[in-house]
Amino acid sequence: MNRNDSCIIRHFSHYCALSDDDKALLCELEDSPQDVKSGDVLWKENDHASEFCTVSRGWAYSYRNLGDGSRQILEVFLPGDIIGLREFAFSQRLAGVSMIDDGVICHFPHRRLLDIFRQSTTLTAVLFAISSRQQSLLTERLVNLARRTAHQKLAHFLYEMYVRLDQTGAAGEGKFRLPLSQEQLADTLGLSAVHVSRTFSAFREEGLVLRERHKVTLPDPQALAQVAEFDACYLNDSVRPIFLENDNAAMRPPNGVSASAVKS
Amino acid sequence: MNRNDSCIIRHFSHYCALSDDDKALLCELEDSPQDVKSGDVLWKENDHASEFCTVSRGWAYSYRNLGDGSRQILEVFLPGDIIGLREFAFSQRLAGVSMIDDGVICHFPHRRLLDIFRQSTTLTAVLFAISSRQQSLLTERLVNLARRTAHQKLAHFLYEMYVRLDQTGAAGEGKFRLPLSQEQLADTLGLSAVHVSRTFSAFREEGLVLRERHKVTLPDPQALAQVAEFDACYLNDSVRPIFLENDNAAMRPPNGVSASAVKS
DNA sequence: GCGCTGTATTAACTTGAGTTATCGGCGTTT
DNA sequence: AAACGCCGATAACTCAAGTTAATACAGCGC
Repeated sequence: MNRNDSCIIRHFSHYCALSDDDKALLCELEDSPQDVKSGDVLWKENDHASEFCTVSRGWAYSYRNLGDGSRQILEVFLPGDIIGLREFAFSQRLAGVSMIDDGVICHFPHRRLLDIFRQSTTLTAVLFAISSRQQSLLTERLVNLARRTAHQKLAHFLYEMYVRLDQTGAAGEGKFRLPLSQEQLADTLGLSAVHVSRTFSAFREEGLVLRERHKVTLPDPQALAQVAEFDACYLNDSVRPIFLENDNAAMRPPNGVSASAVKS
Repeated sequence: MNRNDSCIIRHFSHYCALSDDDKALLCELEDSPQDVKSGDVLWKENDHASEFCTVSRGWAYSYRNLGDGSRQILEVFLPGDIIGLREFAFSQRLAGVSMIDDGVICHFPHRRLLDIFRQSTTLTAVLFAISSRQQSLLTERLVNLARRTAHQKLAHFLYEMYVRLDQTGAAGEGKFRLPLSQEQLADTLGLSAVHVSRTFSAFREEGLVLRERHKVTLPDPQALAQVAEFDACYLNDSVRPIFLENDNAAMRPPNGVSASAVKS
């Protein structure tokens, strides 16, 4: 994997500057890329867990199947994301993972994380930061699922995807590609597919969201953020420089990509 | 803080054996204990974040206030838990934290975590494991909130608390103390307080749960687990020995406390 | 062209949980 | 012991979202 088009290095670099040694360590996480097709299952719940994956291309999601046949999608992974961090403490998978899209996935064993812990405090801190950021995405989704209406849930999800894609340059001008079906959206938002359709229809009439096939257009992203009571704090993902051993300028303001926030 | 009654050391020891150096490092996290009263706010959303807390005694919870005046409780912390891990990557608090109970709290700065990263791979791995375990609790709550009925939500929460308390010896024979009000339960489960009351009444009639004041009795814990479709995988919290540098017996089965699982 | 399958739309009906309101019990204060 | 406030129980009513079902439409293989 070429150091300059490694998604992982790009992703880690959002958090802080990396030394060449650090980059070399990270590169090893993108050995053995594997082509995968839309719908492919990377692993199922309760499978033995001994490796992580990085997404090089394509989208993936993690999910839980429930007793009554329904399904809950937990996370949506984009290129550069690490899958399976949550299972570090477990020997079994707690959630299945499946591809939304065709893509490229790289595997690396849990052990490799220990090597990183031993060899680079900087990367350890960044990994910890990435893990806490994933957790904050989860927390935000939890609040969303527990306390908001269907309109707000969908608005929030769409705006969150818009911001995340915008941070990686994959969205612009209120337009982006969203390869999820309405059923997958429903499973993400804890709604029925029928109600997702109804909600899209309502948004279309209000001129808030236009969706055709897998293209979404937000004529007025800020208006959508208002509906969702969106507060982008949880997406601001720079590690404060004070944490990094080779950085003496304590409390220098972060210079990473910052999401445009709408405070409610 | 005496090494033998440190909650933190007890908590970390669940994951793996610790060297004396490791214990000394951990002890420093329980400097400066502070007495706190029920209802005390440790911090609010958007406060500046630069320290973690450990709970020595008492219960605490993290919460988010929403635009419409409602509130979502995210996590319930018990003695031995670390509060604020999620905010490692952020300079602001993403959630408020407040005491349920009178208790004792110890503060330590974010920096201290970096010291640990530098000085002990074992503790780094355990911290990572603790963080992933917290995340798995959150995930489970998310599934619960998104996809289950009020009966299942409450049953699941009660049974989860029962297992967690049992692991620390604070529950036995299907009885435990639950210092949360019905309103706090409602805010945890994304329900109204009225409906929590209704659900308790139903459980009482079915003989599933008896609650008076802050004492809960589960006449038949397994029956409750059935109702909740409870799968205790996510609570089994031993770090597999393969991860620990000073452990050569790879794949030795974990010997930690294990929750009695009910597979659906 | 045809039929197949998966995906989306819309309508009619049902239901689980929210809302509002009233009332009783218990603990605390004065 | 009277007064207050908090918490919990129950009932009546409302409403958001689920369910079922009918229909449409696109992509795909043949």
